[in-house]
Amino acid sequence: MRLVRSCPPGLPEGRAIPVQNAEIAERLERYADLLAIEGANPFRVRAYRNAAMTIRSTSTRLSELVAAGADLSQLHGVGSAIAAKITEVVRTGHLRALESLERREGPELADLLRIPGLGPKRVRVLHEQLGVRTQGDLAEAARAGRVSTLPGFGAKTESAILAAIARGAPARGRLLWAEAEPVAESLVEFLRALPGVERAVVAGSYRRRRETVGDLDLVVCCARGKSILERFAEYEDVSQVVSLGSTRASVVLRSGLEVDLRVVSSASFGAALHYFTGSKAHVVAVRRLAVERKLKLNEYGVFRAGERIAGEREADVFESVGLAYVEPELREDRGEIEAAAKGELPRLIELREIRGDLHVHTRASDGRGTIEAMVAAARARGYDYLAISDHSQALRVARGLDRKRLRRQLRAIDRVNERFDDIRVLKASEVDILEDGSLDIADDLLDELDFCVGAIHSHFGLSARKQTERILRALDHPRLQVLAHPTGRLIGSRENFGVDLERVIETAAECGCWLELNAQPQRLDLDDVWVRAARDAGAKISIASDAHAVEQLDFMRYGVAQARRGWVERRDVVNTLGLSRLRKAMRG
DNA sequence: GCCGTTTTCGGCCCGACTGTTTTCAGTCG
Repeated sequence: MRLVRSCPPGLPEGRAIPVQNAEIAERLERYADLLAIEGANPFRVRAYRNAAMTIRSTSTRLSELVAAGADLSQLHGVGSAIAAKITEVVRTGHLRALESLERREGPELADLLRIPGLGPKRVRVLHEQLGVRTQGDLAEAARAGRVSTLPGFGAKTESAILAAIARGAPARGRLLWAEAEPVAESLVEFLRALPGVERAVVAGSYRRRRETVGDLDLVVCCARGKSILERFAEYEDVSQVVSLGSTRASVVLRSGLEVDLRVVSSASFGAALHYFTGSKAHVVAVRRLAVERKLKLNEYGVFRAGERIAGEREADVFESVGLAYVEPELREDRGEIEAAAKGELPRLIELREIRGDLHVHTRASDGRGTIEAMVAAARARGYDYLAISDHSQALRVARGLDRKRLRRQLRAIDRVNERFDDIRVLKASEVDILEDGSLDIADDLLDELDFCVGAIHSHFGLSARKQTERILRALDHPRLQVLAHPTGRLIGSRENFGVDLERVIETAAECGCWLELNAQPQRLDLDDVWVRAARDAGAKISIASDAHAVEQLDFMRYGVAQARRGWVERRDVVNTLGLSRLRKAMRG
């Protein structure tokens, strides 16, 4: 699909940004929720959810497609009806169909679905029979004992509802992948030590390396399932056992994290791993392929006329439906199935292909290590080069280096370089991009650096147009080699500043400026969708740890994982190049 | 409501667990 160049003309300066794809997706999901509660055709409901999912993983801003008069029904799962609704939201900011449903049923009715155990059918009964419209209404009805009198409801359900509302229903948010990692590793270690356990693997979004993880899905290969599940339910960190059956169990840890465990036989391990790795959309799409081939695919295997033809290994499951093996990071139903069918999957970048790190700090600014310590850590990781890129003077809070201190640092780097012939320390700076788009270091001093990394650390609230102009002006500077953390987002706490990233990517690709994939676990900026857009546009990517301490050099692996989710190959990443080729790849 | 190298109409992934039932609906993943 053709990318559209800029913001729609005539956009008022005060409005930060046109309707975001996420907002459109949210409204469609909300509409689907209310339709489901109304008892609409479930496939119609699913159609809205599918469209919402597509929109969330589309990097092109729909508002621009609408402005350009593009045919939205080209998007998978979007037909004429949903295209019209998207257009309405973009043009008017409203979705009349949703608003009239909300007026009729109460705007908070869909929020009841967030209570565990309540789905659309039950919410409908609560609404119709008890007039419940909000969580407050529901709590009141439950306390009065009216809920348990309804058909299909009982005393247990009633008290579970009350408990959920008391807890503050929308459970805790998602954990950063890096936060989930130690929890997942201890669990796996615990399970592997149990008698009879042959294999224990974390599946789910954790295995797909999503930047955040909502819960953990574990698959264990073991002949004696029931006893393993019971031992699992007694794991020291478990605070609540949600369910415990003969093949699966679900618990909540003291941290609030939910963990699901599934036990399977070795003949089913691959199929189970595929199923529990997801994503749901990916699995559904693969199952559809199986149906087309008159096969049945479930978590136990692939079956033809009742006979299992695959299941022990994941690769065989893919092969049985005519697909090449799809790496977990790609399993989002974002084109990987089509690519696997045609044998056109990317050969994803791997951590061992990284030759150096182009963005780290020392204690000269806000880092904790010395140049020598950072270099030693980089050598220990087998890197060929390491760029020291402390902050520039404008960033006072980080003790940014002024002219004099930067010069002193450059001389210190020279001395380090004299000592080693197995690594090159590159002279760099994470230079502030000032409000007007100029750089915080004078040109003559920039000339003394090997390259510079530009970053936005101030004036996040500029309008989309001004923010975009600011960054484009910076990209225009021939000494700017990398744009650091291009959206400025912090996962879960700060939204990206409203910038026209498509235009930034396009410009970066044209002028030979690299885009950083910042590997700090709370940044991971660019995200998977944008990193793929960058790759598709031909922009080069620098995966950088932004380490502020020696051990943070290991953040690189989070960045590599995110890059893999963005279909990135070795050739897309500049710091897979050796030193001389890296230098040749630089601008001018 | 969407979709189509079998189809423009008739499909739309599949199974486990729980609670409320007494053979199953609803929810969840």
